[in-house]
Amino acid sequence: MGIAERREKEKIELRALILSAAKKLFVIKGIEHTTIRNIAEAIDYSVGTVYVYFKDKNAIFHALHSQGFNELGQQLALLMAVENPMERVKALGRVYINFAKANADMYSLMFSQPAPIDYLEEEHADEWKEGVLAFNVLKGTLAQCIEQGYFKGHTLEPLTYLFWSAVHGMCALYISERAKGVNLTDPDTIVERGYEEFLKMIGE
Amino acid sequence: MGIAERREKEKIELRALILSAAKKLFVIKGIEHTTIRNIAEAIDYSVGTVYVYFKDKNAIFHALHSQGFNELGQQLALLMAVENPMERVKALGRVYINFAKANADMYSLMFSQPAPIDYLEEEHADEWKEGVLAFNVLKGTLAQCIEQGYFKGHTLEPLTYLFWSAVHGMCALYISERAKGVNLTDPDTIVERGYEEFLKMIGE
DNA sequence: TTTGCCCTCTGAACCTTGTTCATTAAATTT
DNA sequence: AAATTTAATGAACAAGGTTCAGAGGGCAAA
Repeated sequence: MGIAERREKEKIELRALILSAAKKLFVIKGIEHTTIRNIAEAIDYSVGTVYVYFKDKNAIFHALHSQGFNELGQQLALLMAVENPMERVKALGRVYINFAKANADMYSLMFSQPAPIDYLEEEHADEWKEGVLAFNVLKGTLAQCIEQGYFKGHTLEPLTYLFWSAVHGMCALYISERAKGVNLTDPDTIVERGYEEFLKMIGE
Repeated sequence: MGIAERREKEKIELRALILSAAKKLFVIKGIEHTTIRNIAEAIDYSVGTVYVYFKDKNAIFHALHSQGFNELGQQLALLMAVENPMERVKALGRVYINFAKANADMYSLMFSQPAPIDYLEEEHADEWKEGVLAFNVLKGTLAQCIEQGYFKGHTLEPLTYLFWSAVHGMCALYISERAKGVNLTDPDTIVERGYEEFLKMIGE
């Protein structure tokens, strides 16, 4: 059955084409200002076709969202090879920051863009699983650090939350460009420099 | 000239009425899902009237945005009464967190909602001044801490950025409900507990 | 009191955008 | 060749943002 397979492949390709066009437009114009017609035009298909492949605009956002988490998750997973847990946490932060800066658009899609109403409800739990996974990787690593005698007097869960929040906060402010308004000496490297301060605090 | 004054007062009041209705709706339904018609109905005026008082939907967002920063700014300003700079930074964080949690809607309006396109441009510099002010208050306080011998080996600017980011990050994740998905023991107090961890790190 | 001006408020109408669905057209199967 | 299945189309609808010509009411001058 080669024909059915070819058709299947074509469908997958068109779906991917729609996603990549949507992503590009979301980045340039923002999600709100990207219309389905924009996307359709960009790939020379009709509006209706987009709806053949995605239930609605939400579903497109949704797909990109998952895609982003998978990418980040993969990058973080690589770090499990680092033996020393303390080195690993430090690296986790760096990788996270690099990802956020290199995929600013994707990052704000993942964390800053308010999730469209309906999708927070139903299967939300399922969708967010990649995020939970990342959180647990961090938590596990910090637990190992504590076992090894680091972070004396700290409590695991809130510590994990703090760690994630600090890194996320720096990335979010950087990406939203709020950082620029504040007149920093070198806005472009502020995240890295901020992170160094954090490591300094942690540093035994 | 009592008549002109009364008219002026009425205008100011109607403007405020529109704003309060808009805020209420933004909170309940989200900005995107609040329509000008919703706002008009809520205050028993016609759609057109809203446009008499505000150029467009953006302008409403804009006005609320400024309002939020003023409120937060005022609360933070009160803390300048605290003599000890180390106590003051700690308090700044607490007040900030309280504000964010008590005005979750407003807070996400201020920081998470992507600023509508056009307004990032032109007079943006002017608008963000309240934010800059808050940042500088924190920076000044931290500078005093350093003078008094705290934060040895740290650099002022990135330290300030880190501090703000950590607190902001925790608030943002909390408000966006991402925190809930992660299955924390007690999601409601996670921000406070995370902040305690941060203070522990800072604490000499 | 009457006249005319000035404001505020009105809501029908227009445009854009998300979404649907009956129809077309092409490919595959019989 | 005919029938069937499937993908793609785009006109049409609903809903929301925005505009604007005009209604209506108060106020001052006549």
